[in-house]
Amino acid sequence: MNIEAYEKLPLSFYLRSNVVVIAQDLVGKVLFSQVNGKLTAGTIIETEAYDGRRDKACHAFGRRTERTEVMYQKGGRAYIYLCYGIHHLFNIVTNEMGLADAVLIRALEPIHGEDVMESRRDTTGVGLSNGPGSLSQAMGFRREMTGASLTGEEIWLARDINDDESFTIEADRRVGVDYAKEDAALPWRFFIKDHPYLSKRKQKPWR
DNA sequence: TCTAAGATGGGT
DNA sequence: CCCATCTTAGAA
Repeated sequence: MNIEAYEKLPLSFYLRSNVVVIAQDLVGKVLFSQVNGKLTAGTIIETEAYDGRRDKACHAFGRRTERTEVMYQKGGRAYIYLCYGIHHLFNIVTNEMGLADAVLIRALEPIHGEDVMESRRDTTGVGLSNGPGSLSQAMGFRREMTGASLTGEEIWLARDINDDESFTIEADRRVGVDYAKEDAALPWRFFIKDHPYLSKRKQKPWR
């Protein structure tokens, strides 16, 4: 990989006020990690926006607790939490201090360190990173990394200076947030149309 | 204290 | 459909 071809996203990218716009902008960007000296990277294929002020699906909605505190901090840091007692899910905190927004990364296409990802995941192919829990394991993310700066040396994002981003982005409802009632219908999931690394949706048995 | 539910993934 | 696995938030 030619590291010269990537330009790290500046802090200002994360401090913008509209988390839905940021979630769209993140599709096609590249997520890097350097964990235990191992460099891994992947192109972001699928994201979801969570708005702490008007969205019942957001963990920070109506609550400021030990777990959600990082989302209330200034944007540009990681929020990684344990889901179902098993999976570490990676989120990007956005917006200014006090405004608790975040973007969940749901799928990546690996572009560097596939061998490292395979050893962490014990599988190959799309299963390496076609879901939020899978990609976090492939990248070496753990819940203890919550608060890590995304402009630092352990986890960061960049744009490929040679990529014209000529893909088609689709929007649809978010996955697994039915508990948020009417907010579950918000079209705040963004993804590259027909991409092989998209997370799999559990098909409804009656359709 | 107690406990239901959860931004999933892998298997049957 | 079933289950692993354990934290978290809210109730009692």
